[in-house]
Amino acid sequence: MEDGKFQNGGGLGVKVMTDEQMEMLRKQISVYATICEQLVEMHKGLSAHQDFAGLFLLSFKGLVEVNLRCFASDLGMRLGNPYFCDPLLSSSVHKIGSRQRWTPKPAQLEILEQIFKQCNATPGRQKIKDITKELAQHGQISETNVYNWFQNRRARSKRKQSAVLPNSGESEVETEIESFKEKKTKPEDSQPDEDATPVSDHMYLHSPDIGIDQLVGKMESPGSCIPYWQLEQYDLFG
Amino acid sequence: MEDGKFQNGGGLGVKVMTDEQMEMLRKQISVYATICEQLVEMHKGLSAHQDFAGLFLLSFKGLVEVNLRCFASDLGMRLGNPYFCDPLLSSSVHKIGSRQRWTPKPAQLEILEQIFKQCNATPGRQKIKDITKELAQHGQISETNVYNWFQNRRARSKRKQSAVLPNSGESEVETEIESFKEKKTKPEDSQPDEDATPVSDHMYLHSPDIGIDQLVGKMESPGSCIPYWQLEQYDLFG
DNA sequence: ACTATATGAATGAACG
DNA sequence: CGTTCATTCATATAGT
Repeated sequence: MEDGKFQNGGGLGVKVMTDEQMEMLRKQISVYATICEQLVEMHKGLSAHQDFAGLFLLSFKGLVEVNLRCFASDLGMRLGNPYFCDPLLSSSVHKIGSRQRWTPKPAQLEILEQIFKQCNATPGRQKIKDITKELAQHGQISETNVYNWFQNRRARSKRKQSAVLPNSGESEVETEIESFKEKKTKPEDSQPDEDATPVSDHMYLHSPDIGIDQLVGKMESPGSCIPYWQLEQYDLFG
Repeated sequence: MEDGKFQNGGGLGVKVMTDEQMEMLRKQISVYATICEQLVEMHKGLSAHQDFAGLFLLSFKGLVEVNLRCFASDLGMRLGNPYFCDPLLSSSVHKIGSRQRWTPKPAQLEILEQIFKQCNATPGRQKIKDITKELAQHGQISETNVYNWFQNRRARSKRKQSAVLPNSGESEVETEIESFKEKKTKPEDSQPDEDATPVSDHMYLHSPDIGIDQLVGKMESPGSCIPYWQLEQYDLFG
């Protein structure tokens, strides 16, 4: 059975957003993050006193309402940098002490990203210490973690960057493509580029490291519009 | 610098988004809306009956959603984006943009397997490029796909083998566990113990939309998603 | 329909 | 630093 594939009719798939709109989105996400967090906290608290459930519930509903309205009406806001924290992760029931790999908390990630933006270079050792300290307030973390994170981040960025650039003057390897095989004008696997019409819908997000800011950052690159999902992590020609 | 990160500081403040990026934002928002919704419902169930498992999954459309839709529509109009109209209710649009995961075509798989046999190691960058080009004739594919494929292939092979080696008897599920228990991992990598609190524990079911348990699991850590600078105004518990 | 398995993708850590 | 490994997540498909 085919999905029908809904060939993206007119939309070539590019939208333009102003800063305000961007901010709005970011804010909204931030608001949601906050709400969710507190709902969870509430949930915890309720474990003991369920009597208050109803009350809190009502309060929350109001809160949500207010928040949404708020953000909806006041668009232009400075809003620091509410990074989106990926809502997914931690799958099955795991034993408490069975964690061996550091998993950055959303808050930590947010901070890290921010720092990374400021200074694309690897922070100095002292800086690392500093950052570590900062992040330690949001969860367990070590300097090694921070260091690794920056290293990885940097390497990845580079890869992605050099991978998307390919566009012109690259014909030597094209020799085979030109043979006009059944290039399947209708790519069923979809995936590669933005022409894949991604108007999906359901909610599943992934990748804790992709945030709005990152998107924006990427998007601001001169005519890059990097799809993220498929940034070649494997560099091509140097 | 090449990143072109002109944060809207002094830039003109116009971004271009691809459909994918747009979609991603929508997803993020939807995710949060869903989370809130389900959390709220969960609390309802908790206060009423302890047996809440699975009741709230597909739940209704709470005011969170209503508000969100309102916002989304608004945004969509501002953006002139026809898609952007209803990130939630459209839970049936599942099929449109399923550019989820690359699925190797049989022909591609065959080639990949063949190459893999020749060289058990991960091919070099150039090699990857070459392979990608080759496979591209059988369907859409990217270098990342190829790279991942080899990586996964290799890892999988290794794991399989090491799992069989210990003839000690695999009746225990420990076969895999032991493979990673003795590592040079830093002793410092420990997860905060706060997540030890089993919040959503019981209700472990798969939601067609999103696993609330997963979400909660991720968020339950203290101070995770909330940008502290904005937290105040949303703080309900003081 | 729900669950279980296979596997593509993401990422922290290690290696050279 | 750049590359590779190991582990985990998420999704697509198969099996009951």
